[in-house]
Amino acid sequence: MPRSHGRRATLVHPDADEFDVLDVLHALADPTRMTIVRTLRADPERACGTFPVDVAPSTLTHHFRVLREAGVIRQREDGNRRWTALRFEDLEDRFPGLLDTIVSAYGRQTGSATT
Amino acid sequence: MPRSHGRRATLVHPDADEFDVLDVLHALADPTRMTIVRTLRADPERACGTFPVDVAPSTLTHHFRVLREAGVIRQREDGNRRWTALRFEDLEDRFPGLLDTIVSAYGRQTGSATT
DNA sequence: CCTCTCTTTCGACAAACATCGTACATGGGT
DNA sequence: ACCCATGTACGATGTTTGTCGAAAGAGAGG
Repeated sequence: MPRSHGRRATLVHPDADEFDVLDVLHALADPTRMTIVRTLRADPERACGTFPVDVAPSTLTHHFRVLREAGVIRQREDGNRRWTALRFEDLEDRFPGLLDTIVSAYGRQTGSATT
Repeated sequence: MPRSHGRRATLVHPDADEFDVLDVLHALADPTRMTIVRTLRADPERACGTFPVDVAPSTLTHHFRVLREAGVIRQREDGNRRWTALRFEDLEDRFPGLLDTIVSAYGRQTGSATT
């Protein structure tokens, strides 16, 4: 059976000038994804499995895709692992102050110091 | 038939210290609701039917409820009309800079000057 | 080659969501 | 009293979403 697409599906990352702020807001309006982003705001890059979230691996993959397609994160392959990083510069370029304002609003709400 | 609840259902508005930033983001991650908010950012208060959106009246009521329950807008009765205003001070108090950063990001994206 | 770990894809499911049409309530005019 | 304008509530519908488990791919190491 012609399984045309190998598993390494060449991760799709939108260009910075294609970002849609509504997609970014939607991507961030979820506790699991917000945790991912906050974790990345502290660490520059992490392997997929090392995030302090409590969902099944396949669910995590789903959340990464939402974030990636909104332009919030970038993922790259390294052997068996997939590394995830914030696209902070790109976001800052297109929507200045947006990410930090949102992240620090969440930090204020939860009482944690993230800024 | 005991139709216990009169139509005037005493509009529910959360206190500012109950705002959830995830709810606010979700409320704003919709084009219709974003249009409502941007319109209110320019005008202090408007009647429900005067927003430049293209949805059915009942759909509009739904969007107002989402915004209201997230703490983004306040609504008050006046005779037959319902007036809608941004809860800008309350939002600013709880999540400094959040609303304007988001609204101006959207403005930047659509090319309109909203800041 | 075989196995173990990491991560993805697929299929399924229930819950939430945006949308609408219809019916109804309220209040202002005539 | 009647009608019209404004806006809501309800019920229905189709779509999106978050979640999972099972199966499988890819690389590392024995």
